[in-house]
Amino acid sequence: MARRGLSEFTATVLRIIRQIPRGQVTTYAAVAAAVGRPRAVRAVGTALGRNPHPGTQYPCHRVVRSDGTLGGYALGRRRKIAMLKREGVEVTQGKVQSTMLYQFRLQRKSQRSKP
DNA sequence: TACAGGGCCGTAC
DNA sequence: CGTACGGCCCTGT
Repeated sequence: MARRGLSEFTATVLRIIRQIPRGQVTTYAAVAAAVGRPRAVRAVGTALGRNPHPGTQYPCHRVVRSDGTLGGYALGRRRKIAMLKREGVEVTQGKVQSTMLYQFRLQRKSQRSKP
């Protein structure tokens, strides 16, 4: 356990999302990959849901779905949208722009090109 | 130990 | 462009 009774997986997830810069977002899949469990995307959602301090220390609101839709949030989706916009992340039609996606440095060289 | 549920993903149609 | 499925993983009863 790296942090207060949380499993290592959860602790790692929280540690990972902490490095997402303000004004940018990433995906559940990207976080899962960064943790080393590329197939554990659902578990990532569960881990974020166990976030002890949403919005401050752990910016779980900066994690969205692969298709750009926001996904869920412990404090409500509406709240998530507000926080993202306040950080400068453009949210239109309930989606974020693909150009705002943050890529973890520990990931492979493969880049996601815009469609 | 077993099971249900969840902030999901990628593929099919 | 939208809905439907199956799969994969962790947590809390």
